[in-house]
Amino acid sequence: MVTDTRYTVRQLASIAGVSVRTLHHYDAIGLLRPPRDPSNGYRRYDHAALLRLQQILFLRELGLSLDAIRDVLDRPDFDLLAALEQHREALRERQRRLARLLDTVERTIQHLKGEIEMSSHDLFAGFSEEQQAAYEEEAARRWDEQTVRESNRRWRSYSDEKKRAILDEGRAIYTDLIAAMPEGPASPRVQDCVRRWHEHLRNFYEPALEGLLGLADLYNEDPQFNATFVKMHPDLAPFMREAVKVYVERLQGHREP
Amino acid sequence: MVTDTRYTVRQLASIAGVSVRTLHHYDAIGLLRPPRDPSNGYRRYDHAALLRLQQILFLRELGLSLDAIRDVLDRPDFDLLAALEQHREALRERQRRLARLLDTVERTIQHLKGEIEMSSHDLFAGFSEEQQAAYEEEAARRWDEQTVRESNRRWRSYSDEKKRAILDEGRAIYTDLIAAMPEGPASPRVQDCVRRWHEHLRNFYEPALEGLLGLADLYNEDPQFNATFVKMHPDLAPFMREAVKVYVERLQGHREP
DNA sequence: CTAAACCATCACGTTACGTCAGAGTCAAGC
DNA sequence: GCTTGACTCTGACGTAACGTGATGGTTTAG
Repeated sequence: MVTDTRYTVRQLASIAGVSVRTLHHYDAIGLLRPPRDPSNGYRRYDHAALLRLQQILFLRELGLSLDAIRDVLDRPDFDLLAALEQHREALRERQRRLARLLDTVERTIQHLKGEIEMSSHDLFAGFSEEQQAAYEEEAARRWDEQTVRESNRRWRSYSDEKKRAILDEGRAIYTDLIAAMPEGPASPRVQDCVRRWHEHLRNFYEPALEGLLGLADLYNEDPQFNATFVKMHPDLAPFMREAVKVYVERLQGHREP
Repeated sequence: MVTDTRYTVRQLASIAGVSVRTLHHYDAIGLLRPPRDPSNGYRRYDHAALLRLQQILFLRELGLSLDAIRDVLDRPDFDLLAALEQHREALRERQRRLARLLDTVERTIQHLKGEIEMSSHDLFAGFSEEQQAAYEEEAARRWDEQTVRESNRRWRSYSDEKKRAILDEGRAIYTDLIAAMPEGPASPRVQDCVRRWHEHLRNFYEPALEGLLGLADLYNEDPQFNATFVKMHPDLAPFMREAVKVYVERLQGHREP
């Protein structure tokens, strides 16, 4: 009395929780080749095939490619451990990359939210007016209403006179900053400009210290912002990053010496 | 005097640090379509194209698909923030998944290292002898030499008599365990078996408490191990997981009440 | 004027299958 | 014996974002 359970494709597929197509595929690439019924060409899987399939799925869960899985299962020297160790490194690298990505995305989101104001008031030179109008309208509708409303309220609370003054001040800061560039990012004149820039931002929202760094980064990384800065001066964006870095470090030094 | 710098594909490609093929591709999918020179059909990129390309690459860096990038750039309602927030969630999910994967891989590696011994002595029922021999030979060559040598030294230090006794004890433990299963995983009889199992493992290496849990998991997850356990009793592997969990919790309770 | 370098358009390869399409096969009910 | 529905088979195309030639026309430096 021999145990000779045989499964059809569909049976094995439902047992293992994969699609029939997947089994066809594994057959086609030589990963799991069942014998055929000579009379009709049907695939007949046996219990050993089920076990092998489970191994395949286990290794696939670990993220190995089907090629690698075939090597692992078919080579008698069974390089599983080495393969896994190599794979672990790849996973770690992907994780590091993901972390960096998330960080950048996160910062971009934060500053995009802050810069609903920023881009429209501080940096509107980079956008056409129609773009600007549509942009703002959409923004007010879509984004976290409290934040936006708070932020907009502050801006709207200013008189037209003051609005104009603020925008003029913004332009003046960048003009002065460019003029002071030859003296170096840590020079008193430049640092005074950065201080004014920091004050200036508070007309729109309350920036955190680290936020300043991220913002300066964004000026360099985001082509839209970067284009605006390049128009003013080709080296302005990287220069600001340096200057803001010095500025923030000094302020943090004061808070926790 | 108009600034009308024009770039050929190769020029733009080298400026932006992408391949010519990539620009062809972006043209083909309508992401970046430059006007053509009517005389020869060459692509002529202008400065605006360069800026747009930089935007594309920035968003690509964030992991957005080219489809999504096209939507972001071509729709005037500029859904970038919403897209990024959605994308952030996807990234977080991928990160969670990666973390789980790494965890499993890590545990598998650890136990595979421990189970160079385990699988050959404790669980060799699941392997053919030739497989076993090749496996061990490879293992000794490939894996961290100190660990393996230490581990092997311990095993070799035993007399043949003791070796046989250890293997017999291993089989006896599982037999007793299966017999005690009806009394439940927390029952004294079962817990005594687990204690014996724990002792038994120390014949091969020095297992950490958490390692026991991972090992019991592996008995369930890895089809090779699982197959061995199913042969002994279909419910043995999941049952052991429960029993080991109780065992470890009680021991930890003693150490830090 | 020629050869190198550059341009163009197909078009197939990559991963791990999904998704039809067309045709043969099997078991069951009438 | 025949129809019907469920199942099987083998192609073959589609996916994302290009890489990698193949083939042929164009520009440019010497």
